[in-house]
Amino acid sequence: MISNLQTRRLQKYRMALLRLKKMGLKKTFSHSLSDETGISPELIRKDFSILGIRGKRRGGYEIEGLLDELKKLFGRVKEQNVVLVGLGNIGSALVNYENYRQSNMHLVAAFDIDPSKRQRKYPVPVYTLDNLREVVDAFEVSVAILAVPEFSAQETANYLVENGIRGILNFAPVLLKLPGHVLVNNINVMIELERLMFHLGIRQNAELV
Amino acid sequence: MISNLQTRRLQKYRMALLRLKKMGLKKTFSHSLSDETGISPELIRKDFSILGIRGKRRGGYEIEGLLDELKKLFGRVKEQNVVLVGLGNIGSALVNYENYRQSNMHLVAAFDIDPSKRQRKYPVPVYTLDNLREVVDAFEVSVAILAVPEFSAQETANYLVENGIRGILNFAPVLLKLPGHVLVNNINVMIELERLMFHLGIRQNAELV
DNA sequence: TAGATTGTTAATCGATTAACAATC
DNA sequence: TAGATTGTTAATCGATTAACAATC
Repeated sequence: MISNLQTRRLQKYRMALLRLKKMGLKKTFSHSLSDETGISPELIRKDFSILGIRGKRRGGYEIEGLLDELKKLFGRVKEQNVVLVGLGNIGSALVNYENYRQSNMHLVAAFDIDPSKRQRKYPVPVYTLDNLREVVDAFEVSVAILAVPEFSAQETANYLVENGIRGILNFAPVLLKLPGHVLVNNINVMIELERLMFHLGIRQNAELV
Repeated sequence: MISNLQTRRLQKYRMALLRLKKMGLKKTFSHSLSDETGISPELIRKDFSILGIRGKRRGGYEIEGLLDELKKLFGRVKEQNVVLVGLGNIGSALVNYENYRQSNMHLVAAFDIDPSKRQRKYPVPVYTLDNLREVVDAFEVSVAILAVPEFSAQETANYLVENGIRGILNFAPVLLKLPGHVLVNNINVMIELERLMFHLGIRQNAELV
């Protein structure tokens, strides 16, 4: 059983390891990874140990081996298809994003209620939501990126779930209420900025920190 | 002392409360907020209790009062100015974002190495990074949104810190190494999608969940 | 009053750190 | 060998839940 906290750490390790690999290194140590990630060496060793990843006493860990193990966890066998819903500011940015491939994902379609969006040149086909089911079935999509305005987010999310979506990356500033089997991951720029300022002590009641 | 976990919960309460207020409600109960947020009623009461927020036994909590207390924590006395660095896909989306005001923030300027970006019509002035210090000083900026490409993210972040930035909302897929006093908050779409898929069980070793 | 809800204390659970033996 | 590093067990710390008295 891997907790959400541990998952986040594993993702950090992977980013750090990819960087070290790119720098030409072949092996690394728990304290080096600690430098890279800010996670304590003990916790790093414990995480690896739980996953059954062995290092060499005195010799550290092989970067390639670690990456293989992490890939077994995060890398999917099949390329996973995702869809994007909402072509406003953020949606348009995400449709032009080029990093899907390297995470073994593929953005197969975008959706918008405004049919005029179909005119513009986007790197993926654009439909209205009427075609969602079709696309979900054809491409076995289970994850959607939701980037519609606040007022229509809940309604659109319901519609996504009704049509087979099980995971939503939600950019709308709304707490979505959905059936328990649906996983939602919120990305909210304002909330992140607010928390950053809060922890910087930029506020009235500084003594509460 | 308020932990990061607790801060996140408080932000969720605020979102839920704003929604309930908009629906015309005047008071609420720990179990209603639990329905909205997915956080247990006991923990909600404990959080409020720690902040010194009192409800009425049997009568619940006043929404307006709760929002006032949360505003004392998250709402800043002065409007906080932020800057945006990098006008690529995501940067361009964020510069057109309209939600800063309602979080009592103000995006005062954007920066890009490419001077041709200055031509385009953006709602804020666009400079090259040479002007950063000037803007930081003039507008007392301590937080920056970093949306530059991966390869220049570390270098740009260093430059931001050298010029007075203490908090960075980082959209580049890089683990930034910065002095301890600098706070970094990462937003990485691919990482979030990967974790979503991981927890949905979309992977090879399903038995490890 | 009876019932519902808060608020607090104690108990539990989970995550991290400390300590240190194993060993390369 | 001596020194460095892993890997594991025990200890600590922190967060959440359970229990229940207080009280509206």
